[in-house]
Amino acid sequence: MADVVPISICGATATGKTALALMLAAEYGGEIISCDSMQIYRGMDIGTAKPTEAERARVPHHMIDIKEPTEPYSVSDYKTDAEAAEADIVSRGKTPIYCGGTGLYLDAVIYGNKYSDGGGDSEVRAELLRFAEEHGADALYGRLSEIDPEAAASMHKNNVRRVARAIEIYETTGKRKSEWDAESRTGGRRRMAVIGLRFADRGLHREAIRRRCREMMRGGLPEEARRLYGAGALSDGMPASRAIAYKELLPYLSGLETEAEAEDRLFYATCRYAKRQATWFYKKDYISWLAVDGVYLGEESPGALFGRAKEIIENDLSEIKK
RNA sequence: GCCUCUGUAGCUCAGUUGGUAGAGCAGGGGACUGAAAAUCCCCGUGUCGUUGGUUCGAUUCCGAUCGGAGGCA
Repeated sequence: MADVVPISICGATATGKTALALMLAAEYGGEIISCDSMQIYRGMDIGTAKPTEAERARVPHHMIDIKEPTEPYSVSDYKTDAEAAEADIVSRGKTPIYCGGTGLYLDAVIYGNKYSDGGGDSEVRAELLRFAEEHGADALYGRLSEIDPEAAASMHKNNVRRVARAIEIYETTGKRKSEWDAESRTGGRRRMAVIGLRFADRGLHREAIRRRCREMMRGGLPEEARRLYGAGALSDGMPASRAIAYKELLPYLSGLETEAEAEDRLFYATCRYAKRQATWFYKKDYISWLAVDGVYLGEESPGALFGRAKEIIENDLSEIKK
């Protein structure tokens, strides 16, 4: 395992990560590890833009379809499972290629071991959330301020979820979140060649998203949503109910909106998501960026982009070896 | 033809007992270490349809006019 350095393709939605990852897999004899919090779930295919059957037959994929849409899953699960998949790939002499847009998951793989031993107790967390509902976000925040002022200062008091988690960490491990954080960062990051795909022109990116939404709507997304809805997978609180694609279609499925309105809703939600992804990724110093505008416009061939990606990877690899 | 309602931010609308206006959505920016496609924070000047009048002052009152919706004929 010592000499294998994993590759990673990340970036916002609809930038062409899947296509590039497939080409790289062919070039380097790699297998793909999906880095996507929603492709984990079975039955959510069109809405999460999963690689097709054909693509998956061509290159082995991991971390796709491993859970039912009703099962909870989290970063720490991901880190554990992805690392197992990675070890398996390496043991067979192949190169692991991470591919996906869930930045937190990628971070978990790249950085230390915080996630696997940082404590986690959903009961405790639920209790804290109940407390917040009863006494207000300020009261919960007040509790954190006493336990861990440093962590409290780093988050907004209205972000109940994060405030609760910080308290949970202390209650379950006896150590403060701020301490955990400091430790997890001192370990440094692991060796990996990371490429980020992005549109230089925001307007073009929106166009690409628009096109994808239309394709999804025509490609059977409404039926898929109806199926999941019928199976109870989209009820409140279900992990899968958070995905962008299905909840946006609910008004349409119940006859309150037109198909065009549903598509718009999907489009806007996806654009906002893409923005959040961009904000997250853009400040990561481990990413080498590649603009995909040319490929989208047909001015650059996918092969040419692939060439640029390869160059970056070779460069990264040789630098990592030093 | 007459009557009523309506015209305010890109969209849907609120509001000002007369002192030039604010929500939601859309949009922009940001945060993010066990729900992350989640969660959270910050950002609102727009000829208040046009045009006259009353007034110290009108988007707000009155008249006319143009556009939209409905009702009676």
